[in-house]
Amino acid sequence: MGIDDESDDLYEQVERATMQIGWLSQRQFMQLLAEERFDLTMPQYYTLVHLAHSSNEYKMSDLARATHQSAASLTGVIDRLIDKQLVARVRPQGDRRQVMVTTTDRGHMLLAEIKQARRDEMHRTLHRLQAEEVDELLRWLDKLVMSMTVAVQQGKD
Amino acid sequence: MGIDDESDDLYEQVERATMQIGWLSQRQFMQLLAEERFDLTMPQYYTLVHLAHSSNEYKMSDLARATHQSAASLTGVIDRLIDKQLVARVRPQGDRRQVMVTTTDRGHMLLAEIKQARRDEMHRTLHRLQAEEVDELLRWLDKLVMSMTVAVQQGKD
DNA sequence: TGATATACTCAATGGCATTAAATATTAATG
DNA sequence: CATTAATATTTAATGCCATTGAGTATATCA
Repeated sequence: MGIDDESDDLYEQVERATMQIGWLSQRQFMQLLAEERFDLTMPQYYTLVHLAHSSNEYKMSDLARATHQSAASLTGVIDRLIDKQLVARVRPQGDRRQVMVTTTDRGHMLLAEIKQARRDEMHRTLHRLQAEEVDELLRWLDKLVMSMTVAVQQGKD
Repeated sequence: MGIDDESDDLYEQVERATMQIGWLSQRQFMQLLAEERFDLTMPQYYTLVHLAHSSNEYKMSDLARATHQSAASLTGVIDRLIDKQLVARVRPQGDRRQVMVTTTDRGHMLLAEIKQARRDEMHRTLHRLQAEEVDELLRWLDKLVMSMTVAVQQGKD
């Protein structure tokens, strides 16, 4: 399956870099989210963001798929977000097996605060790069994200 | 603290991309590590890699710092790695408060297998990109990793 | 109606995070 | 030298979340 040694080495380096980005960004962001004014975990935040970015309601199963969590895990995450009054559960009149979830105003407001804090942090992180460099970096990251999204989906067979 | 709206937007996009990379790569890699032949968690793997890459022994406190874990967490991680006979604890004759850890042969062998599996996976992930593109991607990722490493360290004040 | 599929929750177990307290060893002070 | 303080690590308690399998409710199909 390997192409050649030189190329293998390249892929291995990409692998190591993505893992470090994953690890470091998780740690860095967890530090921020754990602050008293936010008090969120990564899964809670990631779930909340997905929910808020979809204009309206979200089915539990769809949300689980979108955030790459199991439905069972998601139930607990949503429970805790409801305790914090950041989201709300709704029973639709159609298929009554389903459970829909929406973001509350409080949820939207908290997300806005986090976004600002995170933006400031990212400024500090990248302050050595020129704006054009950041732009270029972003293009490559998007490429990687797209490739990874496809791969993760395929890996679920 | 924001420079201007356009630039803010750019940073926000980088932030979102890095988070997705972090999230997706964690999920993707966790799937792999959870396979029966490997049976590791992310912290266990990350710890084992750091240990193996340092030629010899590692002090608990240094290892905790290098892997961005608390010393208390690391104790548990190391316990489980020892159960699996992938690392070993050593008491040095010098300062007897310290505990040193080393990778066993089994640990090195398992890492090699994981590396190969991960490399194959990364090939599948990036198979749509040209080798030159991968090379360019890597350069940008490294830039990001370096910036993030500095930021995480500074954030610990 | 009865069997099956679905959407979700619950319960049990394990790993890891944080915090505070406990233990052991070494270093520093009078 | 005895005390006290500092250092290195572990332990204990609590909470979150992952996985698995079972349980509940509703919908669908034969």
